[in-house]
Amino acid sequence: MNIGEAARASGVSAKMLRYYESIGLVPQAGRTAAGYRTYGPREVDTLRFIRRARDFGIPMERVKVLVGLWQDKARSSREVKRIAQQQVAELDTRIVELTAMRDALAGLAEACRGDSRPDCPILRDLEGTAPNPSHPEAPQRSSVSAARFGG
Amino acid sequence: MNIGEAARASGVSAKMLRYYESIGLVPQAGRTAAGYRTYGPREVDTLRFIRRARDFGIPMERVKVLVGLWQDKARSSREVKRIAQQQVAELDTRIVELTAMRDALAGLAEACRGDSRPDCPILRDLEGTAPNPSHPEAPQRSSVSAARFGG
DNA sequence: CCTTGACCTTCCTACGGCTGGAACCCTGAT
DNA sequence: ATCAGGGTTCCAGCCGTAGGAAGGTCAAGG
Repeated sequence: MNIGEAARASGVSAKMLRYYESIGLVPQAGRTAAGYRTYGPREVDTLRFIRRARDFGIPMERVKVLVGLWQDKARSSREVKRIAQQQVAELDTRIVELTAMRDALAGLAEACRGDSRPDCPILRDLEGTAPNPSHPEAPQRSSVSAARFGG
Repeated sequence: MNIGEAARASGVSAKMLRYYESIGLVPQAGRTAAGYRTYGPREVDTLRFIRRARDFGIPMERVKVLVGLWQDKARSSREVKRIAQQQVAELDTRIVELTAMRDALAGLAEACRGDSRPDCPILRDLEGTAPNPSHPEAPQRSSVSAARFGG
């Protein structure tokens, strides 16, 4: 199997495949005499595993650990469960943050008439008139959340 | 006000301030004879506006439009509302995706005993045994979601 | 044999939204 | 004169992925 076939079989693009190898997420693939990478069903299984883990929103670093555990037939399930639960907790945090943003923004949008007049509570809120003029130079965190998207 | 003072007053770091200027999100600041950037309360208000918009998870491109609308005293509120609603819709999509991931992963974690034995439904699910061996080379999307985090 | 076209190889670039650092200049106080 | 703590520029990196250029390889057909 060359890289294209492995990509189609695993759902991981050839581009990503080379990338995963470069960062050491998967071991270096074998090579033909001409330098083509070669893959077997074993490698494809690993790649499919990785892709599914990524689909769960599990970051690369954690995926790396999981792949190791997965390949270790004698591992205990304790560690795997711990990682999964940690991931669930982080997803929860993220969901709470996004929901707070959503609700705040939706509330503002609802209060906005949305007609040809300039008055708009959305913009008024975003202006965020300083509530404590005694410390005007102190950075103030948003009423919503300090979390940025790209994090 | 120099850049450091403006940063403290607005909650936007000096680094970001220069960055925002470089990408044209804010106009070029005035300069002293020595080349220092200078800011007034007007600019600080704009920066605070931007920071709050970012806290709502609004991406730069949209923030750029909002800043323009905000500074245009004669704008209609229609456009502002539209942008806010679009943002709410995108947040909703994201929340749904993350929630699906969370629930799927939480379900697996619950089914995992988490003891010293190696058996673990989490890993078994991530393996994702191919259901249609007649087309083994067709990429299969996850049962959860095709969405990646970093988008 | 030669061409075609699909594939492979490497390396470089970009994205968004920052953050950090190097190397240097300016300001205000001691 | 010296020093800390600003400021200035530019350059590089993060993450995970996508796109492309330039060139080597493979299998088929004329």
